[in-house]
Amino acid sequence: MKRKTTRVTSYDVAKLAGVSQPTVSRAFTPNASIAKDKRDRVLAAAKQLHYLPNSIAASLSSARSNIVAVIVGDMHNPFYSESLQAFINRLQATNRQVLAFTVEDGRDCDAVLMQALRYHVDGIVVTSANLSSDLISLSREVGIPIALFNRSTSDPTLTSVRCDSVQGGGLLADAMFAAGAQSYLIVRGDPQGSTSRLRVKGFRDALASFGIGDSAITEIDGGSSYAGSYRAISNHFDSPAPQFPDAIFAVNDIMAIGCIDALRAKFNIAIPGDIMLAGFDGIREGRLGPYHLTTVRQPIEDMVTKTLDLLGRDNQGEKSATQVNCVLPGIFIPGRTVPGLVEIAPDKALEADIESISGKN
Amino acid sequence: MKRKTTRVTSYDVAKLAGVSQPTVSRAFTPNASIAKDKRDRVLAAAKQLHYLPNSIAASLSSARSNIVAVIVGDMHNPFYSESLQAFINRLQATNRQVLAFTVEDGRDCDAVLMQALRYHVDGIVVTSANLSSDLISLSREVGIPIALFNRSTSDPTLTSVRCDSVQGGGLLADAMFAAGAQSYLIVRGDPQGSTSRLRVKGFRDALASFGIGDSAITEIDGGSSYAGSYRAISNHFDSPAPQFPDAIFAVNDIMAIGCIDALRAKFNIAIPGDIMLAGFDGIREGRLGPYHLTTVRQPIEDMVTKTLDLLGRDNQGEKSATQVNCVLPGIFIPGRTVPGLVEIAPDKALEADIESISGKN
DNA sequence: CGCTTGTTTGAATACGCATTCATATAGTTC
DNA sequence: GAACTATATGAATGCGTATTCAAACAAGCG
Repeated sequence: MKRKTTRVTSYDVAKLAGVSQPTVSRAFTPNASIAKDKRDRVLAAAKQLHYLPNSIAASLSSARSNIVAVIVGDMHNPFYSESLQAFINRLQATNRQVLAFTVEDGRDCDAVLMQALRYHVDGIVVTSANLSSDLISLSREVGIPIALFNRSTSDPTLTSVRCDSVQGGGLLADAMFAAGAQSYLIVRGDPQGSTSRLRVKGFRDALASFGIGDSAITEIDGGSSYAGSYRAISNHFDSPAPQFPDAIFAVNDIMAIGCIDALRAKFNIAIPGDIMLAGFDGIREGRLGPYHLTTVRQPIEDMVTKTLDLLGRDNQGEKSATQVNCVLPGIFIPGRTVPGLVEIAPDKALEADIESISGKN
Repeated sequence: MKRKTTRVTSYDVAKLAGVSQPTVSRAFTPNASIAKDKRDRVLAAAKQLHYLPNSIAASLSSARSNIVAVIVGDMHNPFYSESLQAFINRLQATNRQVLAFTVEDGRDCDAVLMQALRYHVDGIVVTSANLSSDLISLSREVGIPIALFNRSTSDPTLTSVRCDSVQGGGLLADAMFAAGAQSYLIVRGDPQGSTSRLRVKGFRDALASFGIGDSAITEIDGGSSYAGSYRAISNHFDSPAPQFPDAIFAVNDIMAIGCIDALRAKFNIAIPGDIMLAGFDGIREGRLGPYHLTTVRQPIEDMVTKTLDLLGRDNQGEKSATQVNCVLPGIFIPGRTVPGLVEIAPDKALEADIESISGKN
């Protein structure tokens, strides 16, 4: 005997409350024109029947789904999983839902983006992934706004929000030069992405302004991952006559951590004793005891807020041509991998670090 | 001049292809009864018009949304963010979408669950969060299956998938006892959750079988987080005459890492030289160079597969009373925080560790 | 050839809500 | 009390697809 799960609809509630279906709809709509007593009556009836408004149906008839798609490229980099987390929190707080997608390393996210478009989401956030221009124009055609997060635009007509890589790179160069570094090793990231390139540019520009010439700077390819930079460092110092720098700049934290692990485990190099080192991003892992990474933190919360803001504005349809490229400054975080930094109240800092990592089962 | 973004519908495609709307629908439905030439004609027309089937509308009329909600309780514990990642990957591979939610620490997830129910998702996965029995019965009423992930059931009628905490705890006790530990310190987790309790039980039971009495075992409360266990360890060893154990068992990896950082930074205690230590979960952070944590890994992939399997089965409606409590065994991972373990090919292991952490920008 | 079985197809409809529009009621003003 | 304005309400309709259902058609068989 299969019980047909007939769902409770707004009509059922309407009947019980002695009103029409639209009235039920209005009772659940903020700022709707409805008398207080009716609303109460409807809500009571709804509660009695365990009525749950069907958001899918609402989406269909109102043409807004209250869903935002977030496409995350590299879930292995904690920065992006932290970002996803921030998006979920922020959207949830504003009564919207997150449709989460991931994209395999390197592969473009067209298929995934297509899925998102099919659900007629209110907007799409793309993080660390490559999208084809076909899909971009398709999304325009369909009227679903896209925003790039921490990704500068190959297509400048796309809305994007990111951290100022050039400025951030400069901050780190400042700190290292001030700490006395005369020779530098740069561990690059993804050669495709502009992020790595800009960070390196900012870093080198600042060094140049201090009179550090190219001959004092070496660059190696770190593959943009923990494993990649671990290997890159290993290869570098295993080579016959390796350059032995005063300072290392890894273009992101997860790579910086890979460098530290390799330097310590394979070459017994002390940090910052033998070599000073810095990363970029401000991920939680960087604040763990063994690292205490000096880095530049991307203002994730602000970036997320800004991204959703732009996405929403686009959505208002006022002028959908309003593409904005928003760049927020990075925040210098003094750690213990660059010597001589005045840590802000060491004890407090540690305490703060501990809290910031947190984690509860 | 506001251009009305009139979307391309199946009717438009039908007209262009010279068929009826249902035929268009069938063209996009696998195994549908449709002639090959018609399907081709429809698909061609669809491509020409940039037609994207509206999944929202499909959900409404077919009563299946192809969306699974995943509610994550503690995003600060990397185990759960890894789990979310695994769910996203798995569901995406089977052409389903993930509606992702987070729940504040400790708060029950009723509000969030309600949101999920409203979207008439095909199923809901709840991870590390407390749900009220009201909501459970509501979900039953609405016919949306719920599965608990890594959470044993207070309500035994709920489907759940978890790792065998008792067995896993036993494995760690085996290893530590074999390494010569005679006295133990246990850092407990969330007193509400059964996970911590069961892991401790398995650990103590095994010790008891080796003749280790209660007098040789101390338990302290680690608050279930990095910060909590860091402080717990600090307080313990700061006390006037602290018990100085041979071994420490932290009920999860993130706590174990907190313990290690505190022991090293504040008490200059070497691991495993002075004290051996183990965690539980198998998170990526545990494999970083400075830790190399000995632990028990939860088989996330299998657990995810199993969870979705059960969720789907429930969905078939055959017998929705088929609640299953699935328990998968944990896998012992020898690390360097318990001495004397035969690491499986040290070089290979390191290499594998490096790869497993990865991360690409 | 008449009949059955099986495959395609289109007309009609359901899905559950939001929205438009016209009507009805209450509230104001002179 | 007439003439308005503001507010509440319900009837009707639309959103874009999947799913009956019955009709049309082809094929197989005695």
